[in-house]
Amino acid sequence: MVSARRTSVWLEGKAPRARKADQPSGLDREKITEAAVRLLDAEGLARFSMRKLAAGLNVTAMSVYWYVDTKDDLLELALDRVMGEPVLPDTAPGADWRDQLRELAASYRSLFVAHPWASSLVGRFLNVGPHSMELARTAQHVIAATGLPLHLQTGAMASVFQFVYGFGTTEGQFRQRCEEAGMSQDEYFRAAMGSVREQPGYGEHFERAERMMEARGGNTVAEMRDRDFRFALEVQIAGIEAMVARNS
Amino acid sequence: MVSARRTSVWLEGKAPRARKADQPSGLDREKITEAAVRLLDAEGLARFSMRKLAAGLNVTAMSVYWYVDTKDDLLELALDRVMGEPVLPDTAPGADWRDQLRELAASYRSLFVAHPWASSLVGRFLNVGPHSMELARTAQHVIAATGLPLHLQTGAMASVFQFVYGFGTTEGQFRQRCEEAGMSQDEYFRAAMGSVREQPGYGEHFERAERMMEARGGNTVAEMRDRDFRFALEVQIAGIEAMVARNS
DNA sequence: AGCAAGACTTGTACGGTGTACGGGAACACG
DNA sequence: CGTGTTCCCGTACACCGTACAAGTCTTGCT
Repeated sequence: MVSARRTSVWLEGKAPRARKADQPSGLDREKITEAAVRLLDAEGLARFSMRKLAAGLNVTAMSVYWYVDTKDDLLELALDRVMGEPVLPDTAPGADWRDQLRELAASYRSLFVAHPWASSLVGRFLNVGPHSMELARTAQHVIAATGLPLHLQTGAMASVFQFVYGFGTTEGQFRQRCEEAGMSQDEYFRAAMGSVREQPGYGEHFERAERMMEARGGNTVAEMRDRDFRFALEVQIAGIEAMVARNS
Repeated sequence: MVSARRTSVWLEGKAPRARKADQPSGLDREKITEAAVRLLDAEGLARFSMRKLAAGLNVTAMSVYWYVDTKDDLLELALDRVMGEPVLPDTAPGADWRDQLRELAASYRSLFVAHPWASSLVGRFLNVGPHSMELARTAQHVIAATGLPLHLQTGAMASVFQFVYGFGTTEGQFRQRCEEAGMSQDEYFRAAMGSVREQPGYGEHFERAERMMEARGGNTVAEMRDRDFRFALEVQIAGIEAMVARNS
C-alpha cells in the first residue's frame, strides 16, 4: 500500500517499527523531529533542508529517510510537536469560560510567534496528530462552556481561533522578517513606514490611517500589538456573550 | 543601489523603465504578473517555477528576469494583483457599516478561496502594493463608521480581518488539497473523518466533537462552512456593537 | 560457530530549482 | 557609421528532494 499516498503521517498502517534500543547513530523519529523543529526555528521554512538537518545530526541525508517517508511527513511531525506546546487551561467545571478562552488564545498566539513556520503548515496538512487533536478538544470544551447552543458552537470556534491564527501568523512572520533584516521590530517598522510615506500620493489618501496609528497608543510595536490583541479578544468574547443572550 | 536589498518591489527607486511600445516578445510586467497568477492558480505555490512561467510565455527563464529582479518580487506583484479583486463596498456616508463589513468580509474571504497561494504570501512581504493599500483603506473606512473611538479601531480591524484571513486561508487550502487528491470536498472530508475515527482511542475522547459536527447542520461541507462563516461574522459584529456601547 | 535475515547507513545519480554572468541581436541617436 | 541602450537567451553553478543499490552492523536460529 505504498502506491496509494496516505493523507497524513498519522494515518499510516499500524506498523510502528519493531524498535531497537540502540541505533548505531542514536537516531530516532523523536530526535529527528526535535532537530527539525530546532532547524526550522533557526532558519525558517524556506531555508530548511533535509541535507542541513542530516548534517546537524551527523548523518547523511538519506539516513533520515529510513525514519520518515518524505520531507512533508517530517514537517507534519514537527508541526504536531509544536502544537503540544500551548499550556492548556484546566477544564475543571465551574471555571469561567472567558478566562479559559483568554488563556488558550494567548497560548495559541504565542505558538505562531515562536514558530512562524508553523503557520504555513497548518493549512497544508490534515491536522490530526495527537497534540493537534488534544488542542482542538480543549478548544471545543471551552466553547461548549459558553452556553451557546450546540449548533452554533463550531461557528464560535471558528470566530475565535481563526482570528488568533491570523493574528499570530501575521505577528510571527513580521518578527521573522525583522530578524532576517537584522533590525529590531521598532526599527523595521519605522523604516517601512518611512518608505511607504514617501510614496507619491500617500499623504492625500491615508490621513485616516495616520490618525489611527497615532491614536493607537503604546510606545513600541510590541505594545501596540498586545493592546490590539487583547481588545480584539474582548470583542470576540462580547460577541459570544451577545449571541448567548440572543439564543436562549 | 542593488546591494542594499529593498524591503518590497513597490519601494524600488523611481525608475519606471522608459517603455517601448513593442518588445520583440510582447513581454511586459503586467503580462508576466498575469501569467504568474494563472500559473499559481493552476499549480499552487509549491509547483510554481520561473521556468514553467517562462515556457508559458514562450520565452526562456532568464528573459523574465529582465522585468523582475527575483522570484519573490514577482510573487509580491502577483499577490497585489489578486488583492485588487475584492469588490469594495461603496463608502458613501450614511450606509450601514454592518452591511459594508459583511460585503467586504465576503470579498476578502473569497479571495483566499480562489487563490490559496495568496494566503502564504501575505505574511511574507510588506504588503504595500496599490491594491493592498486600497483594500486596507476601505477596511479602515468601514471600521471608522462603527462609531468606535479612534484608539480602539485598529484592534477591531484586527479582530474582523484576521478572522477572515484565517478562515479563508483554511478554507482555500482545504479546497486545494481536495483538488490535488482528485476528490470532491465531501468525498475528501468523509474519507478523512473515516480514517481519523479508526484511530485507537478516538471514540473515548471525541464524543463532544461528534455531537458538534452532527448538530452543525447543513448537508455538504460547503454549506456547513458557510453557516460557520456567517455566524462567526455576526459574532464579530455583535462584539463590536457591545464595545461601542461600552465605550460611549 | 556459522549463516541468513533483517535493521540501518551511505554513495551516487537524476531531474528539478533560482539566478549570476556574459554574449548577442535589434534599434536609437550622434 | 559608430556607440549606447534595451531586450533576449545559453550556459553554468550551487542547491534541492529523493530513488536506488550497495554496503555494514546486529540479531536470532541452527
